[in-house]
Amino acid sequence: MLKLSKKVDYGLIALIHLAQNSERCSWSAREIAQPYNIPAQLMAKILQKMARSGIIKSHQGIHGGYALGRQPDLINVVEVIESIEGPFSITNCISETGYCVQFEKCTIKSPIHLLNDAVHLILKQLTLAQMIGQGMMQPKYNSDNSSNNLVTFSSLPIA
Amino acid sequence: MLKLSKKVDYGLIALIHLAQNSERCSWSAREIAQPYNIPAQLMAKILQKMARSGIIKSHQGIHGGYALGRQPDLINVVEVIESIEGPFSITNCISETGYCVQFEKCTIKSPIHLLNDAVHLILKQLTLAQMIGQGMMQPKYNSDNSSNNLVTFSSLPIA
DNA sequence: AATAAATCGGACTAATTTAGTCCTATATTA
DNA sequence: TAATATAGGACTAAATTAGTCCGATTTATT
Repeated sequence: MLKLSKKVDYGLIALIHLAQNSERCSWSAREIAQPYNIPAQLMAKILQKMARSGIIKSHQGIHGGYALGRQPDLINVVEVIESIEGPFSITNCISETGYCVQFEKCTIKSPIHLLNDAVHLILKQLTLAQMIGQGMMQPKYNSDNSSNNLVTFSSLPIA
Repeated sequence: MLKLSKKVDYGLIALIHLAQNSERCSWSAREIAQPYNIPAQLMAKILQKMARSGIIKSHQGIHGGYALGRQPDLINVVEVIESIEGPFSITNCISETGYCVQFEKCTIKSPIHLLNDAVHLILKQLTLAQMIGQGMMQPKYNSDNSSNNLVTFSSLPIA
């Protein structure tokens, strides 16, 4: 149910590592993975994908490794997800090439699209810079008093 | 990646069906499932779960079936998800009883919590009434011009 | 009272997705 | 030329999701 995959978690951890340790301009997959108990080969795969999309840059060879490809404020979470897992969508029927048996009579297409766009926007607006800036702060969101909150579903522009 | 499960899709379709056909106060699982090509037994399971949480009410027996348990504006998407799949969370380390190898050194706990709360809020603010109201309208969200948009990640209150 | 059609709910299997490994090739530097 | 990286495809294992089966109970109708 709407879970972030471990690969994306690992990708974000790697990016934060690179951002917070930018004095060294080359970190190997193994070096990034080790302190967080992440399998090194899996981390390597994830880094390769992020490198292909330009989020990070790689160099090969004996002292090769990875560094950020852009400023932390120019890297957002949607990009990270999409570089690792392909096009973002909250449901299969939005970006899917495949066939959905419910499609013709489906009554939730429109609301699901709205949800998709709302979640997409939130992910797009969260940058690596913000994630670092937050550090270890705990969010204190009072879910029983949502009327005071600026983020509302209905504020999403609907045609 | 952050996908809504088919069960939740089916649950939402069922709720919209009940809301839009409330002149009849009892629809069986089979009757609800059939027009949307959803397996009837699976739909039955989903309806049972929503009934247990009070979103819909059931009555047994030969002319038994289901009806909404509340007004459509008092039913939101988080409730539906949670009734079908248990406590909502965008990641395993938030509500998990299990163990996460990264936990101690994890650098993304705080940002992920924020994301979790933001998505939770969006889902909570989308009601069945809104989903019906939208009908078949297409959302036209311009993702290249997000600065004009009221929904911002940074507007989420952080302690 | 018997029957038919429904919910209830646990146990199970099948299918799909996610996580992780293995192996070979290539690049780079000492 | 040897050591240590990335690149990337193929594969296996694990976990989750989707769907089925079955026996029990409830209730309206005949």
